[in-house]
Parts: sequence; structure tokens; C-alpha cells
Amino acid sequence: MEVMFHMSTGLAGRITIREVAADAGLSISTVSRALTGARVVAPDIVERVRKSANRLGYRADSVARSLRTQRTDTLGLVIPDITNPFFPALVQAIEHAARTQGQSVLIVDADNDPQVERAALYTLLDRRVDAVLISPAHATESLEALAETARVVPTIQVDRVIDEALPWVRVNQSQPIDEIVGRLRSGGREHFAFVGQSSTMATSFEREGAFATLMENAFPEQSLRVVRGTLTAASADVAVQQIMRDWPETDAIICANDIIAVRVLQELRSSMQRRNVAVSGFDDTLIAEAMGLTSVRQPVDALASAALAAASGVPGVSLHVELFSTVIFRTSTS
Amino acid sequence: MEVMFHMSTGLAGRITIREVAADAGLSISTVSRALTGARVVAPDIVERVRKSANRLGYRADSVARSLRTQRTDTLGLVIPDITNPFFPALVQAIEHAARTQGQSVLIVDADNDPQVERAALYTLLDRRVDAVLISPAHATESLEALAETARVVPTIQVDRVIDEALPWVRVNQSQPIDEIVGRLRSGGREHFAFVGQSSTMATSFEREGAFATLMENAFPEQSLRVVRGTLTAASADVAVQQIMRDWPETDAIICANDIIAVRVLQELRSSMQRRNVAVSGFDDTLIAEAMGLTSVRQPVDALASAALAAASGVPGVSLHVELFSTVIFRTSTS
DNA sequence: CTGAAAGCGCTTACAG
DNA sequence: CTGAAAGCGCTTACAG
Repeated sequence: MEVMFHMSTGLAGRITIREVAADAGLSISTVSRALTGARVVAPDIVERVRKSANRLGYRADSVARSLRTQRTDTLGLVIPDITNPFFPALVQAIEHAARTQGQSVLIVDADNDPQVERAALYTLLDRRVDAVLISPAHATESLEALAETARVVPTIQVDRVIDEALPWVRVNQSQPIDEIVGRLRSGGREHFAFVGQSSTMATSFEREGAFATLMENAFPEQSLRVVRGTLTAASADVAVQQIMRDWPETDAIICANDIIAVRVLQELRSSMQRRNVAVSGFDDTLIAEAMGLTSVRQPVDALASAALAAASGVPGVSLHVELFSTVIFRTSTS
Repeated sequence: MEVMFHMSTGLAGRITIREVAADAGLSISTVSRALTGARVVAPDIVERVRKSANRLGYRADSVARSLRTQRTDTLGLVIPDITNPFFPALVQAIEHAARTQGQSVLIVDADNDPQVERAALYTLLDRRVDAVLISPAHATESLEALAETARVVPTIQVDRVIDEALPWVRVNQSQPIDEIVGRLRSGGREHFAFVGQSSTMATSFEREGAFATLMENAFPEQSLRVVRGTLTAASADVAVQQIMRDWPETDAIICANDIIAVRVLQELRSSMQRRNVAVSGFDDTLIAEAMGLTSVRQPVDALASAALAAASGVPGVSLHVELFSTVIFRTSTS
């Protein structure tokens, strides 16, 4: 690889297959076949082509190839907000898995805005991506553009599912909550609260629902302790204050993500809670380890693999995949 | 936009310009010109073309356009590790700025591996990106591939600079450190330590250098208190223990990023420090607000704009831009 | 196994 | 202002 672009240095035009053919004294058809391995070419010819190509620093123009083959080897990835700490790991897993199979990734950050998302989907289709992987920005407002896209190209919902009928790859959200609550109950806790986010976000909504269902079954006599906030510190503070005022018996708080959880921990400390309150987060971000916060590690690599498999359009591949998380118990729940 | 792909539903082939031309009873040249606005077309003709295009759900194939125009309207973005909390905000800023000017972004996560990075750069060149924006993975091992790439396409170093001679857009790393130390000194602190990361990472290296220079000038009689670690909790713990053992007089710790800072805060608390030690981080991630951690907010939007401007290749645009940060003082330094 | 030709879907000189 | 033609750089039937 070291000298690949060596000869194409400086001057404007890049080396094309035509020049390689001339250099090797062969037709461009033969050069193409020798390089792509599409059909059998005599070994000595292949060698001759390789030599010329390397010496000239030839690399096939993938734009031209795409136009001809009608494949771009490119995936469109639409993320609602990459500064949400869950997504970087997902983006990394998807990009890595894609690269492994020769695909590149066009990324779009939808700014949590369904209108931006819609426009982005059109752009991706214009660019003829082979497939679209999307975590929809909104539970209802993203539906239409998602469906339109799915009509044109394999489209996989990743992590956030808003249309059950279309392909999706998701993570079960109740299993880790069951696991955390189970562990804490055997540790003697029995007054659980949940701090979530806006219900238009699919995963937070699912987590809240899972929590509510579990509570109704486990503690039918208790009132449901659920508060919704945003990712800001002030919002978490309000949530903690509300919980402690309305339900002072609370001895465990399940948070919909690590950021909320960290702030809840902080607020509990600074408000001089005499009682020990267990706290857990979601997403197992770097901060969870740093803070000793119990959190939920989602299987991003498996999620990425399943998403790419579903996107490949290969018949027989599962278009609906549900995966499970690992709860990482740390000091915040002990 | 709502009905754009409406008619292309279902069956394989997408609508091409040829079909729009037939539908409108015009030549494909005219259709192209009417739609791109490249040259003056009679208003009624434009209207006729628009109608046909909309009705048929036509959208130009950008692969074909790129082959013809030799522009892809695509930027290659190479990031060393998107799970490093600084990068999501940068990726978001770049993607947003790019979209605003009609460019898409092919993203690659180099896994902190110069070999992966090199291969990624070749792939981006194969894909004929208009420019490359890169935060190099390694201070020396990334040099060669960076230079090769720069020979073919406008290539801008973003945030991390390893080759001063090539274009870059960076953030001054000493200004915020000067600012933090200055503020803390007027608060009476005078024994500063620094916890950094591996010196092969350009920014951490610069921060460490800035700290060292400042200390030599301000406290020439003191020994230099610098420890390097990794992003893990265990590493930060060791760092804190080393500082407190070797330099027990330390009353302020500047950390090279927020993750390290949070862990340092934790370790200080749990080790029952009787003395109050100020702590600051870098990158002003969500966690800094949640923890009340003083941190350095880098101007990612301006960084992105400057990078895109430099990548545009427009003559007169600055190819070397240095920007400044804002220190967000919070309770961790009071 | 190799070559000449067609064509992917556009844009843009070149004529008129 | 509009159209017929060339061509971007490949891959792949079609012949041989």
C-alpha cells in the first residue's frame, strides 16, 4: 500500500484504467478483470497488470464503478444526536463492521429533528446508498419518511424502533431493569423510582414502560414513582427533589441513562440524604466506570452485526432481531 | 418534499432524467439545465420540467452527476476514536456545517490505529471525496499517509496537528490552562499537578507542554508535577495516589480531559482527603455539568467552519487557523 | 482466456 | 433558449 498514490503525485489527472491498459499492453477489459478478479485471467497476465497498476499508482474510481454496478458499497447512517452518549459506541461499532465488509458509512446527525432527518434520508437516497441504518429521531414524526425510504432501499431501525412492521434490530429494555430491581430487592430495597426522558424517544419510553410493568406486578400496592426530565443538570436536580418530596421512602432510583444518573448521585449527596439510595444508569459510558455507577451495557457490536446482516438484503437473514444487555453492577447500588 | 419518492415506489428501476424528458416532451439537456439552473431556461419550460419531475418522483442520481462533474460533494472525516468524548461534538459540528453547504460526510473511526487510518485514507481517495478532514491518530505514525493524502486532495488537520506544514485548524491549548491556573492562584492555590494521557496524542501532549511551560515560569523553584495515565478508572486512581504520595502539598489538579477529572474527583473523595483540592477537566462534556466540574469548552462550531473553509480550496482562505476556548468555572475549583 | 463495444445517468461544450 | 452528441471511468454481456 505504501506507494499506491506515489505516481499520481502533483499533476491534476489521476491514473485511469485506460492508462494502465496502455502501459501493460492489454485491453481495459482485461485490466478490469485482472484487478477485480471477476473472471479467470491468465496468471502471468494478472501479474503484468498488477505491476503496471502499482507502478502507475492506479486505484479504481469507485464513483465510476458504482455507476456501472449500481452498488455504492455505502451505508447511510442516521443518528438522532451523536452527542447523546449512547451513540458514539454504536456509530463506532457500525462503522467498524461496515468497513470489515468493504462498506463505507455516510453519517448524518439529525439534531433530534424529524424534518432534518427527512431531508437527510432523501439525500442518502440521492446518493444511492445500498442501505439505510437509522435510529429514528421521533416516535411518530419520523414514521412517514422512514416508510418512504424503506420502499426504495433496505432500511433497518437500529436501537430505536418506531415501526414494528419494518426491519429492526433492538435491545430488550425490560431485561436489565428486571435484573437491577431483582438484585436490589434481594438486597432489601423495595421503594423504586424511575427518572426518564421525553416519551417521544423510543428507548426511554420502553424503559419507562418496562419499569412501570414490573412495579405493577411486584408492588401492586405502591404508587408508581416516575419522573421525566431532560439531559440537563437542573432537570435532574428537580427530579431528585420531586422524588424525595413526594416519595420520601424511595431507596433506589433507576435512571434512563448515565448522565441523569450521575446528576442524581450528585444531588443526593449534596442534599445531605441521610438514607442510602441506590442509583443505576444506562449505556455504561466511560463515566459510569469513573463514578462507580451501576449501568447497563448494551451489545453494540452484536447490534451492529445484526443491523448490517439485515441491511444486506440476503434472503433468510432475520429482519427482526432482539438482543440482551449486561448489567454492570458497581458501588452505586451496593 | 413529501411526495418525492412517491411514484418510484415498488418496482426496481428508479426514474431517470430520460423519462422526465420523455414525459415533458423535451430533451434531457433541457431537463438537466432546468433542474440544476446551470443556464438560463425559459420560465414556462422550467415549470413544465418541474411538474414532470415531481409527478414522476425524479431525483437526480448523484453518482452519475459525480462521475460527470468530478465532484462528489462529499467530505472524508477521519476520527481517531469516536468514543473519546471530545469527538462526538466535533463530528456533529462538522457534519452540520457540511450539510449546510450541501456536502455529505463519509466517516471513519480509525480505532487509534495508524494502519487502519492509512487504509481508510486510501478508501476515501478511491471514493473521490472532495476533501479530507482528519484528527490524526498518532503524532508520528500518521505522518506519511497524511502527506500522501494531502498530495491528492485538500486535507485539513482538525484539532490534532502533527504536520505544521500542511493545513490545520486547531485550538490553542495553553490559553485555557493559563486561565485556570491564573484563577486558582488568585484564589490562593499554588501547588499544581497535571494528569495527562499518552504523549503520542497531539492535544494531550500540547496541554502537558503548556502546563510545564507555565509552571517553569510561575513556580521555577517547584518540581514539575506531571503524571500520565489512560482513560480507565484504575489509571486515574494510580495517578491520584502518586500525586498525593510524591507531592502531598498539591492543591490543584489540571486533568487532560473530563473523564480523567471525574475519576480524580472520585478518588480524592474516597481517599478521605482532608485538604480541598481543586480539579479541572477538558472538553466540557455533559458529565462536566452534571458533576459541577470546571472544564474547557472548545469552539467546535468555529473549528468546523474553519475546517470546511480551508477544505474548500478557495484561494485566500486561511489554511492555518488557531482558535481559543472558554473555561467554564464550576464548583470543582471553588 | 482476451478484446471491442455498449452503457450506467448524468452534465456540458458545441451547434443552431 | 434548446437539442444532439460526447464523455466522465468503470464493468460486463457479447464475440471470438
